[in-house]
Amino acid sequence: MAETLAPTALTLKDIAREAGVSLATVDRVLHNRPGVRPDTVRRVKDAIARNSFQPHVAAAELARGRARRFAFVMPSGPNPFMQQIEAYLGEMAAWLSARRLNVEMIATDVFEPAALAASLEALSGDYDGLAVVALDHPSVRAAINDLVDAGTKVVTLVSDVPSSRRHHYVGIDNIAAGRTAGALVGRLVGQRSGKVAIVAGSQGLRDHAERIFGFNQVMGSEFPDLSVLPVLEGRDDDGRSEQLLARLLGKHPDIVGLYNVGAGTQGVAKALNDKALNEKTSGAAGRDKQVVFVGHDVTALTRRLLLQGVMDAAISQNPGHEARAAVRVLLALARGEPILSEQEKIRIDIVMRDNLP
Amino acid sequence: MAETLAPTALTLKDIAREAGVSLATVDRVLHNRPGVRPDTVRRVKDAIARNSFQPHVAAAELARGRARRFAFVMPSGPNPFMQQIEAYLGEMAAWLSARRLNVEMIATDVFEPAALAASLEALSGDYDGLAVVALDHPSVRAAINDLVDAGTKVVTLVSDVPSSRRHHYVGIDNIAAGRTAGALVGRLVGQRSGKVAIVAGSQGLRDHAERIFGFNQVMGSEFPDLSVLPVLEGRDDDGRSEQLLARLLGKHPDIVGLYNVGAGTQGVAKALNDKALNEKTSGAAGRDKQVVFVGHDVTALTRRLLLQGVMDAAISQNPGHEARAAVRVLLALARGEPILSEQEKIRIDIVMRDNLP
DNA sequence: CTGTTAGCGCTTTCAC
DNA sequence: GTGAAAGCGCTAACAG
Repeated sequence: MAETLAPTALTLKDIAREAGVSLATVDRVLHNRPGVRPDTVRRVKDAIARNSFQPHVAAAELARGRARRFAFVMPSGPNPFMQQIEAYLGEMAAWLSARRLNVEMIATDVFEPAALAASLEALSGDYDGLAVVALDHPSVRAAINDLVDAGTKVVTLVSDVPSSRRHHYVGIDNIAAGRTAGALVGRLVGQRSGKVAIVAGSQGLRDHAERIFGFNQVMGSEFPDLSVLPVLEGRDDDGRSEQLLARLLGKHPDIVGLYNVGAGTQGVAKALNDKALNEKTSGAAGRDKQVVFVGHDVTALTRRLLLQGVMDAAISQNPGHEARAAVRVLLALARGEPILSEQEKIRIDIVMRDNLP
Repeated sequence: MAETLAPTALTLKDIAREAGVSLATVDRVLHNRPGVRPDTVRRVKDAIARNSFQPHVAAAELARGRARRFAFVMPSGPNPFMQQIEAYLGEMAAWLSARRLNVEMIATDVFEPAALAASLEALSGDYDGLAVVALDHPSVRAAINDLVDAGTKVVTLVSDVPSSRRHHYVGIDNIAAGRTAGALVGRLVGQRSGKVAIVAGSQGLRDHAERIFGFNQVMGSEFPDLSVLPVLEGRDDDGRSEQLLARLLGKHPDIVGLYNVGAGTQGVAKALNDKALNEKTSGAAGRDKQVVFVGHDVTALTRRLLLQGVMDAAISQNPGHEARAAVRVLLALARGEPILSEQEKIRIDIVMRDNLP
């Protein structure tokens, strides 16, 4: 048995001959450019369909001459996520270069809707495609729509603006991520009953809010023996997270689970590990091994905590995959190629000690 | 801030001029073809390095004219894995076609070393690249080495032949996968103590053996309250797996965990679910919800079992990713491009109800 | 050993 | 509306 999955070896010229027109006309039809009589369009389209003709991307790419320009619009500040994305784009440098693709990083105040919208508007016309870590706000939505109308391909990255007409979203379903975290905490706590703490950056952040929502959904419906304490807002800050959590642990000796929704992991781990505190309250030498601790993302720190057994699981959204998917999707959009949705979908990874990447 | 990650716009001609040679000579150096004086080689290489020149893949692809031929050599028989790979390749049809890539499926008796080796030898010269679900056996190893020597690019798929000179392995680390399964069973069982059953296809299969090894490693070192029962060999057959497991469940009322290493999932679930049996032994209405059940791969069946709560987790190696990675790696090898190892690495996915893909 | 040259299959002017 | 023709940056003969 030997089944061929991709034949085709026709060229534009073949289609032109079959349709009784010139190369240029086929090209016009292929790209929906104006200036072709409707019935000529049909004749050409028929010929294309009849032969299931696929233009040769390499030839198209070579012929257009100019390089494509993409940009990643990301949060400013010493953001580890941004650094990771940048590092992964760096790894692709040769790949990008061999395809004459230019990718830039643009830092913006992503948390200020007006500023973000202004930055985006200012970019109009400068790039073939933009990957934006967006904020779901009317002015941002409008800016995205303007870019799309101007012909720029736009994908939202990590944080979506579903109400906009962005071409694609590269990121995870945060409600499902929260549900996954909830199921893990509940299942890993096991038979024990007690309280569960949540530390988030802010409930005003859409992704954090969605994760908490999903988490509570699962807790409420499936783990009646666990009661969820009010969310601590650590603002993704180590010091503040530690302080808030330490106080909470002191007040509730029966905390058996902990969900850290955002960053501030260092502080959270410190609070859990604080011997002095723990000796007073539970008599044990540290609660880090007793409390089921689930967080997000695989960083140098969470990797270490997983290996030490302090963290039990990390929900991860593979930043390398996100960076590459954003580039591939922008490229496919720019070329008019179909997107391999299976490939570009970002999965919710459960990372435990033994499957650390 | 706006940092460019991929400049370059030079061409072969620029390098030729800078090195004081012709296009053809640069091309020869670029592809390590013979017939160039050593110091000319150095001059050209210097010019290339100095400008960090990257040849334009599209131009190269277009110029070579002929399409590339790849083949997937896979187990014969109504194998669901093979069907999935084939389906995913089908989804890529347009992508392949637009790049003038031909991909064929070749079915072989993968379990018969001599047959597999003969099939491989017979393919020599017919393809630019081969993705092989291999068997780690001396004759297969020799066949792979012969292919490599003849210039064919070879990647092993799912099952590796590490002793061969294959260019790449696309698949997971099965020991780590087994460890992950062990950690999950142990953690999900929780405080309870009792016995753990293992159902495998055969301990003679390298991947099954490795998974069991990893599983036992974790069990032995980290879950002293759980004792692992001797492996049942279900030969990936539903009936046989059901029968063996049912008998075991009858004999040991204190089984709290189950690891299904290979296929035969239907039978395993049936045995767990068998009311009659369970009433006799444990008095409950079915043990499917009491026994922690971890298996491999996301199929229609395991998906259903996860949703029903019968299975607790599936270890998965994303077949879509494997199919695409194999194609991309073969293509990169054929083109002489670097491989994006991060991208092509197959992760050990933990799939639970809430992060089902 | 090295250089010249004719394409590969498209896109893009520029004519008609 | 439509067509002719000049490349895009390589590869692969074929000359020398």
